[in-house]
Parts: sequence; C-alpha cells; structure tokens
Amino acid sequence: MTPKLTGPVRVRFAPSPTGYLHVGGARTAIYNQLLVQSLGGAFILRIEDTDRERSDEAMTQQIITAMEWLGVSVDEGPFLQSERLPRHREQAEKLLAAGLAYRDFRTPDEIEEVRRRAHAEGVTLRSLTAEVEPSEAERRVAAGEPSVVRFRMPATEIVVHDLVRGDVSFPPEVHEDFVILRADGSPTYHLSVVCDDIDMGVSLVLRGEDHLSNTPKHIALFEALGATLPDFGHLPLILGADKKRLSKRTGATSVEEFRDQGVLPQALYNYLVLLGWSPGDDREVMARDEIVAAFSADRLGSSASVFDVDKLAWMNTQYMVNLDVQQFLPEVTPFLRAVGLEDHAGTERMNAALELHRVRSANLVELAEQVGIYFGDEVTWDEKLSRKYASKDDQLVAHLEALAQRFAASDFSVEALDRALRDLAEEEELKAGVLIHPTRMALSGSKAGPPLFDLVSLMGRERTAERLAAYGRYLQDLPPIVD
RNA sequence: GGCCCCAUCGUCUAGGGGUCAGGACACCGCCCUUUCAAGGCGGCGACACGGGUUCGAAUCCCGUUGGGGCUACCA
Repeated sequence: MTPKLTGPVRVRFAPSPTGYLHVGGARTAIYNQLLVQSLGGAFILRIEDTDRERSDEAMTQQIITAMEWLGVSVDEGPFLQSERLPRHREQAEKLLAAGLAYRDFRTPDEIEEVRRRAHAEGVTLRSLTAEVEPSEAERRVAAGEPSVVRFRMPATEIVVHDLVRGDVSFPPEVHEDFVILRADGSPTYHLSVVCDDIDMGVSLVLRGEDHLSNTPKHIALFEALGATLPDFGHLPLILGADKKRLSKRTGATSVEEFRDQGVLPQALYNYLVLLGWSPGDDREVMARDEIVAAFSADRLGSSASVFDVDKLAWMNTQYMVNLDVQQFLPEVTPFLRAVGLEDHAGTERMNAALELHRVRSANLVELAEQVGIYFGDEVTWDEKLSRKYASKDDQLVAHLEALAQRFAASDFSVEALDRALRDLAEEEELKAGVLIHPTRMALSGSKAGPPLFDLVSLMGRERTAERLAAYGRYLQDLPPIVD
C-alpha cells in the first residue's frame, strides 16, 4: 500500500555539488519544503560531495545561494557528506563484522569480464558473485591484497511503497551485491545516503525518479543497519523540448541561468511547482501561501513533463505586472546596472518607467533595455519607417516643430499633452496618428511602446524638445531615394 | 540485452467506469486601442495502438509501440 503521509516529516534535499542548481533539483527541493510547510517537520540540506574530484566549496555555496534566491530556505544544514565519511566506514565495518557484507578481491578487469558475460547471457550479476571465506579474506587483507566490500543483497522480493507511484516491486534475481567500500576504503554513494538518512532521522525520502531503481538497495541497507524505513517518493524527471532529459543543449537548465535571463524568483517557483503538481482546480498563478495551503503529496504527478520556456515567460510577465514595483526592484537592479542605469534605480522616474514598461516585457533583461530610452542620450531612428511617416504628411517637419512648441507651452501632464497634439491635428486637418507615430519614433526610436502621452510626460520637457528637434533635422536630411 | 517507471490537445494539466473530455501556455480571429503589450471574447486542437472486463471504458486488466530511468570501486 502507498503510505499515507502524516506530519510532521523530516525530509531532505541532497544535491551533489555540480556548480549550479538544476531546475529538476530545485523542484525537488521546493516539493520537499512544501511538505514541511504543510505538514510540519524539518527540511534538511545535505551536500553529497563524496566524489571529491567534483566537489568544491564554491559549488556548494552556489547551490545555497540559488535556493535562497528561489525562496527555498532550509531548516537544518547544509551538512557535508564528505565530513561524515568516517561514520560511513564505521557502519560498513559493522556490516562486514555481522556477515551482512563481504570482501571481494576480484580486480576491476575481472568484474568487467563477469559483467560482460552476464550481459551477453541476459543474466543478472548476483548469481555470479564470488565470495571467499572470512578467514581467508582476513589473511588476504593482512597480506595487503586490495579488495572492496560488497553488501549482500537479500534474495527476496523487495517492494517500494512509493508515494507517487504506488507499489513497485523488484524480483530477487535483480538484486546485485553492490560495493559499499571502495578499495581505498572510501564509502560509496548508496552507503553514505542511507547512513546519513538514518542519522539525520529522515522520515521521507522524496527525490528524482532516477533513484527509483536504487531504492531496493537502500531499503536493504536500512534493514541491515537496523533502522526503520522512511517513506519514499520518486518524482518524474523534467524533459527538454526534445523530450529528452533536460540538458544544456536544449537551453537553460539551471536556476542561475533563468535568474540571469531576467526571470523573477516568484515566477520560476510558481512555474516549477506546476510542473508535476496541480491544485486540482484551475488556479495557476498562485501566491506562495496559497500554494502551501493547497499542496499535498497525493496530487503529485507521475509522468515526466517537458519544460516549456514560453509558459515560463508568460508566468514571469504575470509576476512582473502584478507585483509592486518596489517588490521586484532588488531583482531589476542588477539588470539596470548591466545597461548602465544603476544610478537611477529606486528613483521616482525609474519607478514610473518600470511601471510603464513591465507589462510589455517578458523578462527583466527586456525591461531594463526598454527603460533606457528615458535616461540615455542615444536614440536611433528607423529610416524606412521615417520615410513612411513623412509620406503621410508633407508638412511633417513643420508640424513636429509646432507640436514641440505646444508641448513646451503645456504643463506636461498626460492630459495636456494629449490635448495639445489633438488640437494641432484638428487645426491642421490631420489624423492624430499622423503626428503620434513620428513623435513616438522621435522620442523612443521605436514604433511600439507605451501610450504616447505617458511616454512624452515621462520623457520630460528637455529631452522631448531635444529629440523632436533632432528628429526634424534628421527627416530633413534624409537622402533622396535613388532607384 | 535485463530490470523498473511513464503514456489525455504541440506543451503543462483536470478528469480514476456514464463529462458536449475542462483549464492554462503557444497559435489564429475579433473586441479594446495612437502603436506594442496587457486584458476580454471566440476558434483550432488530445484520451498512442490492439485486445479483453463491463449494459457502458480516457478511466480497470493484458499485450504492443513509444519515451525515460537504472544496470559503476559516479552521485
């Protein structure tokens, strides 16, 4: 039977330090924390850094930073698995002494040969394992002969009562005696995980599906070490657009990359939560506390999902539009800095600009770029469009000049600017658009953007006058078209 | 190869024996509108296939196909 989850729970997130936080891992962390938030308990962070060559303090720090950015805080840890190696070795010795593990003196080459043969025959390795008498083993160890310690898997069916998949059973023949201590005496992953989960009192192991096949090993170890079994749950993997495991070839894979692409943490969090879980109704954009309140493990999906960057972008816009500008100011600031606008961050003018443009951007990179028009000195105009505007009104330059004067005479409120332009258009018997479009081009260098009078008002007297005048000169100097 | 998992619109999903198979992203159209967005309204679009079980299967069972995972002295 699938276990029924009751709180409090002790859960953990146990990434290996690879240098970034993978979105799949991030989602696992989110679900784990959500469980604690709805059931009570503790969320533990443990860095699986036993593979020393791949480990590095900075990588660990990066994972923590990324989690903090995402808003996933930890109750206990980070614990470094590498610091617990002596404890793991000790447990291995215990298993060895109890006869639950044994020494294997075969060389890697020999093992490979055995494996090759087993593979060819479609047979599992377990029937091919070779044990030696304990006394002989001792003698050979004393003689300095290298060996590994293998855990003896029970010859019984092992069933994983999986929280998201129901019962998954593994027949006796597939259990292979696996190495728990390498020839150099270092513990392997399976041993370390189980030892740590026991010592840390983990009551539920919620992790990626890639560990499902390893779970029988872990269950056997828990039992051999005399520990009560935690509950298990295995989350489906996240796929790329090519339906393959999400990888760098198909796009961004890490939390840090999305952050750098200008995705708000709230948006990424919300998007990730929905990738494999749903509240059961039609809600999608959900506040944090709403998610916590709605979350339950039995609504976790069991099939892999494709990461959809378009939907993420949509989600991001939702958050950019609905959050107070103040709330995401800390997030935009680095992007403003990147385009040299750092000094304006937090000013009233900048806030107004962000307010005006956030609904028009899919991410903070775009937003920072757009907002530059109010602060920089450079505008570049599109020649083809400019010609088109000029062709609609042969007096355009004069009209823009008149418009500039009327703007200057107004109080620069949105209403006054609006009236100024429309009055002029009416007097000159022009459609408003004939003036509006070139004015937009003059000021922003773009044919699209926020409502014109908001744009002009925010642009300010000085800049408006300058750009209108400069654009007039530009129009006048446009080289004639030669066919 | 062996073992295990998975399978509803292109994508994320709801639905777990009787539904016009619902919602969201994307796409298309219309409305709003000075433009671009946002928003509103509408459209396109799915139960992988084959067998059972049943009065009745998207839903339960088996098989096939497809995808994924594991199969290390990596984690």
